[in-house]
Amino acid sequence: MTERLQSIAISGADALDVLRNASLSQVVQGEIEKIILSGAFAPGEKLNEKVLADRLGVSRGPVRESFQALHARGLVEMIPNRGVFVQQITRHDAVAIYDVRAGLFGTACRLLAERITTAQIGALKSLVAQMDVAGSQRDLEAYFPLNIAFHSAIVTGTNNSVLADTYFGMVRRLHLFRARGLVHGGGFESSNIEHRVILDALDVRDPHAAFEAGFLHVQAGKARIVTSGDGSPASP
Amino acid sequence: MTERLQSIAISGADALDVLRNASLSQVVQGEIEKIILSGAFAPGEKLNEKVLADRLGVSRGPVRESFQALHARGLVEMIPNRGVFVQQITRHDAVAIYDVRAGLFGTACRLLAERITTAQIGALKSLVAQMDVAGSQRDLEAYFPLNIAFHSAIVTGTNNSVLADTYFGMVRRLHLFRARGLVHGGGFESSNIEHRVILDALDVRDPHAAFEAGFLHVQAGKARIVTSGDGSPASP
DNA sequence: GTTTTGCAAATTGCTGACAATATGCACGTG
DNA sequence: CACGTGCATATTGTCAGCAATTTGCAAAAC
Repeated sequence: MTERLQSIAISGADALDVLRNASLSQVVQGEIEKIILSGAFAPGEKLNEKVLADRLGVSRGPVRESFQALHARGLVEMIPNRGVFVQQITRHDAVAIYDVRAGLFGTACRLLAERITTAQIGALKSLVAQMDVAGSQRDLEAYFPLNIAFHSAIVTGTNNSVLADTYFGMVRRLHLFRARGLVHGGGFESSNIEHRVILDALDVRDPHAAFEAGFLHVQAGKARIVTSGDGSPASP
Repeated sequence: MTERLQSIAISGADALDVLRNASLSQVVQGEIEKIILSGAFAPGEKLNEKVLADRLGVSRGPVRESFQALHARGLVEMIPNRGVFVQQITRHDAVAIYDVRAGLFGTACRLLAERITTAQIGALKSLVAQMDVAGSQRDLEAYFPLNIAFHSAIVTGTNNSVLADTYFGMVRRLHLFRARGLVHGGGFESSNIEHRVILDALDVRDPHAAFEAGFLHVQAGKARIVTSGDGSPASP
């Protein structure tokens, strides 16, 4: 058992404690997910059961179980008797996912507008202010985590875990598209203006305006990928 | 192989063709899902691997794989070393799911408003008219499938499979709550009035009004379950 | 030269068996 | 009589192995 845990600890340090609360399949699933989202496997690439099992130091059983979960989450594609492949996200798919993400984020804004506390408003204001600074300095490294924190604060602030899980699931799936390098950081100057519109709607607790602002903000992000490359692997 | 297929054909007739395109795990998953949603297993009830495997005529492997997929879809709960249980939906959970469903349905209405064809509008008008008839006759048996068709037409009409899958996933999860018999058909008179509001917004292709109408329509459905019983198994 | 055929290797799908953990119950103890 | 202890049973978690399918490649046929 000790040797197995060691071999699992390829990418995690606290694997020992993890296994007390999660089955090996769950750990394996997390590892494979990390590998996929890290971009180590390109979309459309095949995931060999045995290779993954050996790499993680487990047998094929847990790996196969993980595949089912990852498939249900839209991260891999399964073809009977052929194998499992990293889900390919076409531009059409990305647009569809973006639309859902926009609807979910708008919904989060709307729900939050009805229950937001002054403390939450303050936290969001702080984030927007920090993004203003990072934006004026063209500091993408600083802007990115703040941007994520802003969105996360809104989504998790609704206290609706189903909404949060679904939303982050869409974000994860979009990572498969981002892995192609089509989503660049461009346009983050206008992005914070939109953040302010959202914040204003939340500040006055206007659900209607909050949805609209949140929805359009994500749609603006979608517009960027739509106008960029076609998402195909290097057309000649 | 023949005997296995026969034993699978417990609830399905065309299992032979199915196995050509789907793995045994997928078939087993569908069967277990049917069993769960049929209410044969109560929420919170344990799903014994061996019992299910024997019942479906397969070994535990495919059953365990199915559990992972069902867990990812929010239909079962998994506790390490303890087992798998039918997901329990508290009233709080149901409210959360309803809010997400409302957001998704509103989003579907909004997206559809921008691209709806006259043929689609005609089909929706027909459904609303039929529901008017069924409603005036208090014919719940006729009203229900029409109601589902109306919602499905809107959601699938967006041509966004991600949106549709996510929406129907929420509906499925709500079935776990419905199984307790808390959602009664009451209020279906006002329901069709709301349908008409949605239809009007789609007819004039007003995305803003369409979202609002769709969102509030589902929220009205949520209000019914909130005001009904508390969702606990028989309080004394 | 291109296509088709046939075999060998690799891979998937599934099953049965073994180790680890949890459960239930009888028993003893305070 | 309540409560904890220890063992037998049941169940879960994982693994190794076998059948079925696919894949890759070489040889033959056109």
